[in-house]
Amino acid sequence: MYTRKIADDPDCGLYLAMRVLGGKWKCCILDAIRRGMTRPSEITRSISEASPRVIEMQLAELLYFGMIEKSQDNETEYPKRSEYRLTPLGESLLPILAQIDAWGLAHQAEIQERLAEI
Amino acid sequence: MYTRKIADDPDCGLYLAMRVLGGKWKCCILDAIRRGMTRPSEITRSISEASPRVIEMQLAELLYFGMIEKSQDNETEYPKRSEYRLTPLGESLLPILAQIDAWGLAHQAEIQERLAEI
DNA sequence: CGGCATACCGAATCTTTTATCGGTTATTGT
DNA sequence: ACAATAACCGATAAAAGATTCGGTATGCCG
Repeated sequence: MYTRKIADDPDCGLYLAMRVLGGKWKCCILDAIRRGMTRPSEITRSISEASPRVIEMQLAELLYFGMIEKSQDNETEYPKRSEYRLTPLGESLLPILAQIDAWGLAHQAEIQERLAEI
Repeated sequence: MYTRKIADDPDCGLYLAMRVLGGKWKCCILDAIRRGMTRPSEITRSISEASPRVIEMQLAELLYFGMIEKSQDNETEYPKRSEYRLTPLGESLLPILAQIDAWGLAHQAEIQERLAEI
């Protein structure tokens, strides 16, 4: 987990939400879990563009913020078979994620056109 | 405008939307414009925690992605009195932004508690 | 036994983003 | 005339974030 050196605390819901969701793959991870991928290896494979280490780190952050929960934390049992699931807090975000996703897809062409020129 | 060295193009609406919206203050800027602040100086003052330079840069990016439009681009006229307004594309995001904002505020206490411990 | 898989963590390195500072241009106020 | 304001831009410093690589622990399969 990264730690920031610069403080910031605006009472802006957008800002707060972005602090929780703002990571290269956090939304995609939540979406993968929603689609039924509970195990880390599954999630990692489903987002093959991302480096596995980032998935690990972002899973840890989502866990820290209470968006997901981890079962099978039994350290002595092998093979480790962790499973991540959405908490009520995480679930409460699903309708919004669905809308963001729909918006992104609806404007995919325009966005990618712009991204291509950067 | 920064240019990335690492390519990425997943057909994931969430990812695309985050590329457009993912910036420390982009959502807040859109919200400020929605609330009626059209001039750069107003926007900057309304988000006093942010550095003015970042607001400028993120305004430029929102403009680039067609989320906002700029009037008074007359370079020879002084004092410059630019005004930024939401485009239809930007407006189409407002309902979603409102929901994200509401979510962030609804969970403000939990989120800030976590942020404080980082 | 050797190699593979799972689930992690730590650290070095590199990229991306944000912050800081100074400069430009021209009008308005004192 | 001088300071202030507005709306920028460019360069550089600093911070945040992502990637890469290697290591841990253990069980399974041939």
